[in-house]
Amino acid sequence: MAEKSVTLKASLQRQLVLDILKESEGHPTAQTIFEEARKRMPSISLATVYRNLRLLVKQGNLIESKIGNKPSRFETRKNRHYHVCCVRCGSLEDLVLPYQSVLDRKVEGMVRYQLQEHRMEFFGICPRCQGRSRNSSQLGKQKLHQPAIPAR
Amino acid sequence: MAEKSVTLKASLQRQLVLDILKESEGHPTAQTIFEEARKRMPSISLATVYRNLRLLVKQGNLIESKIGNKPSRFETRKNRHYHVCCVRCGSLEDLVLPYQSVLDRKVEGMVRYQLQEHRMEFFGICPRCQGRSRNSSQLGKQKLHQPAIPAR
DNA sequence: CTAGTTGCAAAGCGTTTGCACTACG
DNA sequence: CGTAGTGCAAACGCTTTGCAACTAG
Repeated sequence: MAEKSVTLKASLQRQLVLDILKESEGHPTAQTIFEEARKRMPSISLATVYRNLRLLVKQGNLIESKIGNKPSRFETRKNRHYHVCCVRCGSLEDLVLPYQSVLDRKVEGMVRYQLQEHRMEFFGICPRCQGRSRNSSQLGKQKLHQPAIPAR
Repeated sequence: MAEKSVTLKASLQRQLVLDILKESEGHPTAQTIFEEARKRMPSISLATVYRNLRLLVKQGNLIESKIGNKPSRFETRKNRHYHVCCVRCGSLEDLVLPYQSVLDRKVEGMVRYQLQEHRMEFFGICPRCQGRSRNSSQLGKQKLHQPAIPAR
């Protein structure tokens, strides 16, 4: 629902991508969505998933969150919200902290930008990763370089 | 100054990268830094610039901001601050809005993460781009797909 | 000496695109 | 029917890496 402005035919693969996102609890990547999609439609291609994700984002049906050099994560558009991101394992979770429109107003008063919105991510160590000792990452190979918050 | 925890020898190229960042007004990309660096040391390689940037970020001397699929932008570590990003041209600017530590405390109360910090970027149209009509991007080719904030 | 560093070229990864074909409206 | 959408494979942009030759400590 809510197709507008753009053309947008209703292809099976587009619907499939959307369905998967709607069912999904978390914030899957294109790759993850692709893997799920091909279970139900083996012929679907990764390119198609990417194309549809991009369209759906452009339309406003989805929101895309890219943290550092990790692959983008997608979710269906709900109310504006923020995310917490684990600097160890990269997992992403929604926060219930309400959108701070005050901040938009403040910033509007300090720059000449035509402000649209802001995005905010909190970084920390998730409960699961807190268990593991400081240095043992989940998969042996942790390269949290970019997204890692300044280590001091 | 402030070498610690890691090994870190003082190579000329590392110093050069750091110097360039210190002199820089804006938020240069690795490529831009590389171009400036090779003016002063023609033999320096892009890989070295990337390697040093990564190290310096890991140490905490630099902070790295990646918005969407655009190349990372770097700056020397100052006080914590936020950025405004133009959704048309991608330019990035510092904001003087003080770090909202209240938010960290709030979030700490709502999740079991070991919180470190948050990052926030404001999106809008910069003064320069406001001049240009809605659809004429600065270089003919605007593909603001990922970083573009949901268009509605 | 020897572990960190460099330049080069090649590889890697996520994402996009050109093309010929298919299918929605 | 015409145009948007698809699958495939190749290309892309940014970043990383293997390697052999250095170099700072």
